[in-house]
Amino acid sequence: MPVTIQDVAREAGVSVSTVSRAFTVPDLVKDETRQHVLHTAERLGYRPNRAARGLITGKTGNFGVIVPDLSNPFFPTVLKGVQARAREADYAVFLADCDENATEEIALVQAMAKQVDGVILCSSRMSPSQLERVVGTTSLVFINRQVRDHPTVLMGAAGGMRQAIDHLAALGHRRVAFLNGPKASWSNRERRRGLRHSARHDMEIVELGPFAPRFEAGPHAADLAIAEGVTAIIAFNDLLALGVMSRLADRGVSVPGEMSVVGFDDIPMAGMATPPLTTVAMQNERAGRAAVDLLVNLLTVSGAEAGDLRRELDCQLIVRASTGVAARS
Amino acid sequence: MPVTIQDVAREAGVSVSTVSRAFTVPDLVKDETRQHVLHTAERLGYRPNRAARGLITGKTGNFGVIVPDLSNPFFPTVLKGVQARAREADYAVFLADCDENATEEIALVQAMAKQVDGVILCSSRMSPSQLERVVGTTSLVFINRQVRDHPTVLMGAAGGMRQAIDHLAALGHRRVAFLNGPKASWSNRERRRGLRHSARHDMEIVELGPFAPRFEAGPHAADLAIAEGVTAIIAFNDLLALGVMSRLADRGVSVPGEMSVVGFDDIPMAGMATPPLTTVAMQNERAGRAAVDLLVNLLTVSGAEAGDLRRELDCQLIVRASTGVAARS
DNA sequence: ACCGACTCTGCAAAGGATTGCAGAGTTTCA
DNA sequence: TGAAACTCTGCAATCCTTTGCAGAGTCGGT
Repeated sequence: MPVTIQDVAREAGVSVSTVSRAFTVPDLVKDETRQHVLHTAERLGYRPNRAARGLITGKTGNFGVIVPDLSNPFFPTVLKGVQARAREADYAVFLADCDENATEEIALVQAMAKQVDGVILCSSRMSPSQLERVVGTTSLVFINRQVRDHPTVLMGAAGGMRQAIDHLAALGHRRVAFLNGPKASWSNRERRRGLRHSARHDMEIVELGPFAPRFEAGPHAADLAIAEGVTAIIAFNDLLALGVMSRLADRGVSVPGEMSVVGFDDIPMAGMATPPLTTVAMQNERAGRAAVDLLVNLLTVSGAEAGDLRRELDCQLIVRASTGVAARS
Repeated sequence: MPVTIQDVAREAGVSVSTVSRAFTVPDLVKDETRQHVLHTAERLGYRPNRAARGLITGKTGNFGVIVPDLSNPFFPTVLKGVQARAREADYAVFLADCDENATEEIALVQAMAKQVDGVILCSSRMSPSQLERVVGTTSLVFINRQVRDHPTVLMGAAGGMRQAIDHLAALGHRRVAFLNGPKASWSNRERRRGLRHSARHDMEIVELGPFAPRFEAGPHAADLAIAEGVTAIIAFNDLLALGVMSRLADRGVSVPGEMSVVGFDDIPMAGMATPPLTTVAMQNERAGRAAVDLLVNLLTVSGAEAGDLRRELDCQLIVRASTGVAARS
């Protein structure tokens, strides 16, 4: 039932080679013929079978993207970027969710390997030794994870952290808590790095945690921060910050009156919280697009010239209502 | 470099047919031989090339799923269910986001058609006439959209609506606003249907809208509802409800003291709002899984027996802190 | 001892596309 | 006018699997 290249060839009165070339190497076929072929193909509704094409070219025209958890609002946005850019570059994308599970992640890469030209690993949970098991099975691009010799897009947080610190300092905060995320995560290291670089003599930083980067961890973190007597809290991410705010509300601590709160990520719900959360916005969608660019580049480049292996996106503090002038102690 | 069936055959000292059969029709090959083949394949790290297999079987082992907008928090959860169930059934899934654009949606289905066995359309934005253009190009399963002769999983809202109404009635509310979502949406019709079925003589319903099902539409809706003098609001979805609550807070209307608010969907941020939102929880992940089941069924069944074409999931009111006893008027 | 029924295996033909090679025309230039 | 150089097209091999068909053994039964 599906129309093949043969059908088009017969209908157009040419050989299959000509039809094939009309699509893939247009300048090899006479203008007139090409027009005719293309027109016939259009009329018949022909679309090349990518599997068959892949069989001979070795390229599938697909790639995969693996995320740790779709229900974490951070990932769908980068996925959206990946998806959009992939479509522009005429690739289709396989999606997989590894449920925060590194073993599953390996299995997914291996399962995908044969049907994709490459895969994008988003905040990979794999240990270095686990990574070695998948390196080489297919082309890999990482998001928010640095791996030797592999293209990476990083969402730098240092700039945003500095902005956050300066913002709080300007509001008169002198003692601020930072709530750590998962110790192993690249993102957390990156945020801490930003913290160190933004050190000021007029501000004391109290590090707490690590905490799970989730809403549920917020209350515990909030209690610790209150006990530390800080006037502002910078949370590893928005989810955690939201949990903190929820607890503060329960304990009758007004935000930003008595406590200012800053998050990271600018997930959609950050702007919808009460009060709307001041946060550092990442360029998730851009990151997704950049990852695709890196992958396409990796695939098309001769291999001799490596191209750029690393793209770093900066971020931006978005001041909303959860931060205000420091409370008098 | 990748290991093919030939390599395994040579290494195992058998023909390719035997290797193939060892995988696909195990009982046709002698136990001993099969073990040997399987073992050799394992040792060599052989994984069948699905493209080549698909070429001859006509099945790709993939399917697609198209969602209107990944940044709408409703969809990632159903995507998660799709993804998980697909993996269990040994299918890989292509993801596409049509950006709420029906034309794009058509193009995506057509582009996917050749490389999938079927596609799942999630809250399809296509008009009936547009739908006809894609019907037949591949097997289709719908989520939250009814299409003649096509398998569908519906997240019924009638039950949840009745629970919401009864809940509000029990709290003494006598005049309640319903904020309509998009008029064309199946979900909105479904919610209104629930509304009619739950009609009570002791409660008056004021219908407002339609409104865009987004946070930004909330303030406008809230103002209208206040003007109507209702004591409770049922919003088309959580996003809208959250926007309403935000406006109520700005206007100094206490929730639930002066106004109760109910949403639909139970998106993650519903529980994190202040106050946490009372809402009707849909079984998104289950819906995703069900859609895959329907599709697999559609693909494997002889065609003679249609199997069930329709799966309806019920929903559940989750009472949180945004609803309370009606204010004395 | 022979025949039919079984079990297992291999040969070879698909399946839909791409591509090296060669042939048929056409043009250029001496 | 003839040869060389181009331009365009078609033939046929190839990619990796699956599968219909047939052949080679084995076994049981008569």
